[in-house]
Amino acid sequence: MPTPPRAKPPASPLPTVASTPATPGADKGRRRMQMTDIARMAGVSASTVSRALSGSPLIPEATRTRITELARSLNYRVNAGAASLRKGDVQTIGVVLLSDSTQMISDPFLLGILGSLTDAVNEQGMNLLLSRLHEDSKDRMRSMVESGQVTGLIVIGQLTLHEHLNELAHLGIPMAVWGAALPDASYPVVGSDNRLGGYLATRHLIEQGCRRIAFFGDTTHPEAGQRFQGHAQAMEEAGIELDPRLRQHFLFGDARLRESIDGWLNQQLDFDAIFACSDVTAISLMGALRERNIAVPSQVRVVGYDDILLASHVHPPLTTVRQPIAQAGRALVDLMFESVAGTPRRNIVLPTELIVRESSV
Amino acid sequence: MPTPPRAKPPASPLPTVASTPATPGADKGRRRMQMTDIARMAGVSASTVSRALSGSPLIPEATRTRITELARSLNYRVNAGAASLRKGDVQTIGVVLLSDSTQMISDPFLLGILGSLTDAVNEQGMNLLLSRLHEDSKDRMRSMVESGQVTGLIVIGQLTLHEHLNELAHLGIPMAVWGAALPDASYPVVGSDNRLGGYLATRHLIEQGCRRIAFFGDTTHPEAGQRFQGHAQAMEEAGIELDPRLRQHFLFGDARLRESIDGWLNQQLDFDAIFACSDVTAISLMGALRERNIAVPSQVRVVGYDDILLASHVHPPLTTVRQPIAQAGRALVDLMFESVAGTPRRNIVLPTELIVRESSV
DNA sequence: CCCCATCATGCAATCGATTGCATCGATGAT
DNA sequence: ATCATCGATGCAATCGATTGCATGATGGGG
Repeated sequence: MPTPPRAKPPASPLPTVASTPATPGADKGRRRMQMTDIARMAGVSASTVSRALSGSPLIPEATRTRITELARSLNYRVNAGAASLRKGDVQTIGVVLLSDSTQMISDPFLLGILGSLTDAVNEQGMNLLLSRLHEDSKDRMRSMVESGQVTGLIVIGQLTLHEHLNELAHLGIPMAVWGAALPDASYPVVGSDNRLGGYLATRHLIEQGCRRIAFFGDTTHPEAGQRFQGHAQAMEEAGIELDPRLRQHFLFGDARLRESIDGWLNQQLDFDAIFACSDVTAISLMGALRERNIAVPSQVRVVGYDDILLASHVHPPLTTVRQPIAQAGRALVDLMFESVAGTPRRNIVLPTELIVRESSV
Repeated sequence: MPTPPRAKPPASPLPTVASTPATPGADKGRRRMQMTDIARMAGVSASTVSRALSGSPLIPEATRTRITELARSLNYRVNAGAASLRKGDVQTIGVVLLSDSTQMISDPFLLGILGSLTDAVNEQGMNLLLSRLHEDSKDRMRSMVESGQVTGLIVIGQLTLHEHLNELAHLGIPMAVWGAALPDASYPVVGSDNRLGGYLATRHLIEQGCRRIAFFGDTTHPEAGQRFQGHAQAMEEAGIELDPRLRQHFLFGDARLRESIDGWLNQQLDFDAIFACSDVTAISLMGALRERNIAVPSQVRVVGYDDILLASHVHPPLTTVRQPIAQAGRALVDLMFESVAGTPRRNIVLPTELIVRESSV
């Protein structure tokens, strides 16, 4: 016997244990039921069981229900791995959370997208394989697909990986990315209209009479970059000069976020409004302002981005640019499937709107 | 030929395409490399390739590196599914997010645990299969394991599923659960010391001179239930009677959270402090209080639970009971493996401390 | 009453890798 | 020079399911 015998029981048909729904704890070491067992007990071949369970029209109704019942009563489930090996397709989508450092992911918005994705993927009857990678892990992403673990990838956190993602796309790795659509992207992108979002936020602040509007966001990230463009456009339309000192980089979800904010505030620059590229930053900022007895919105108006749950709950409620999280998951999954199918690449721009609350009026 | 021929190329050895790292886009339809291909090109058998790639001592160093190099240069990866089918073990852990309704998960704390889990699982070189289920899906959890998709389960959001989880444990499903350790639990649990947390929070408020302390939390959930016990104990020790009107249920992450809070506040009850079972509730509450011009902490002191990132950033910074998210993932994974190994069941209680900030002093 | 179409089911190859045992050649001891 | 030994590698079975084709049974038409 070439392979280690795995305690295969003698071919005695019809194990005495017919169905033990009420005997918990007693079946620890029992060998896992497999298709041939069901076949034997039903008096048919494995082929028939396979066909019956997968609803093939070759099997008459009566037989099918008999087998299905039997399988259920024995709590049999087809081995997913074996099936997908033979069928040559995987029912799993890889989701990659990209993060700057080894630091934990903490932005509720990104995690919210993940939640939305989970629902969308499950809805398709597929599974979601989650992993968190760092900037340099193009190879890991590639091998997830090429080792047949997943059908394709959904990437959250475009960051500065644009080039790597392009390479992967050229290799024919099916994927979809949450982020900003860059002009030379070869991969499909889902995101809000960042430029519009930045524009709306800034124009709104200008309409409130603000002139010295600070921009908080890391413009090396495509999303923040486009938001800045919108910001700059609104400023230009209003004939306001951009002051580089009012443009500050804070990383999304940086644990030392508050420190950086305090550092900036300590410069005592002259400003009457702030547009922050994430609600977490904005909320944190409002905390810092209150500590210094700077009133929001009367002295400084604040606008955030994302519209996370807490944005409407803090005081004053935060004006923000809403990104419709709930739609994000579905959109990403759709594009991923199109990418698998080889449909021409397209992007999805989610509706982007300014939610005006008290922090800015 | 019994099975649909899958465009297998003629057995011509050494395909001309040796290594095309710089030829993106040109290889769309190429058949996926497999072990026998590598074997043929290396002039050895598949057995040798398999052994070389898995680092078996049977293969001499020289051969191993030769084969490894070749495989890498061709970007070959072993098919994970086939390998785990043959080896009979899966490198995947199932993570289940349980949620009350079909509503999206939004509590940053729970999502944070998920992040922590992702890291812990990846650290072990395993994969994480994520799915979101509703209360009734005991069966789905069972079949994830029994269909061989995952080695075991990690469950986030114990909710009111205690009985179901017990059944699964009795069936021998390896798992670990984030939540509260109930006396008759047959499954391993990781969580903070909820009773202690509730006690510390309440005692602290009493020490600040509060007498009429409201408790916000759904005590049908084991975690909140134990926190309430701690709360009650502290009250009793101080000789303060519990007022049932000061005990209010709000669901974690309920989208209508703010509404419920407003409804409660509208009752104009007499209270001088609030202990909320989640930071999101606490922060939301502080927003509502400020809107009514009730000052925190001078008129009402507030303590939360979780210590999410924003807790320290809002104003006033929130006093809260810290649950060490970063340790949670590792602990859950550890217990899951013990559950697989059949080690006697144990729980892990994470260090639980009160972080005093300005909202309560 | 016979033949052939139709339906139900089984056989055996196959997915891509892993691994116990067999084999073959080289080396060292006698 | 001979044989035992050891190291390197290959053969073929196996993991658990799927599926093209073959086969056997059934029934209707001529």
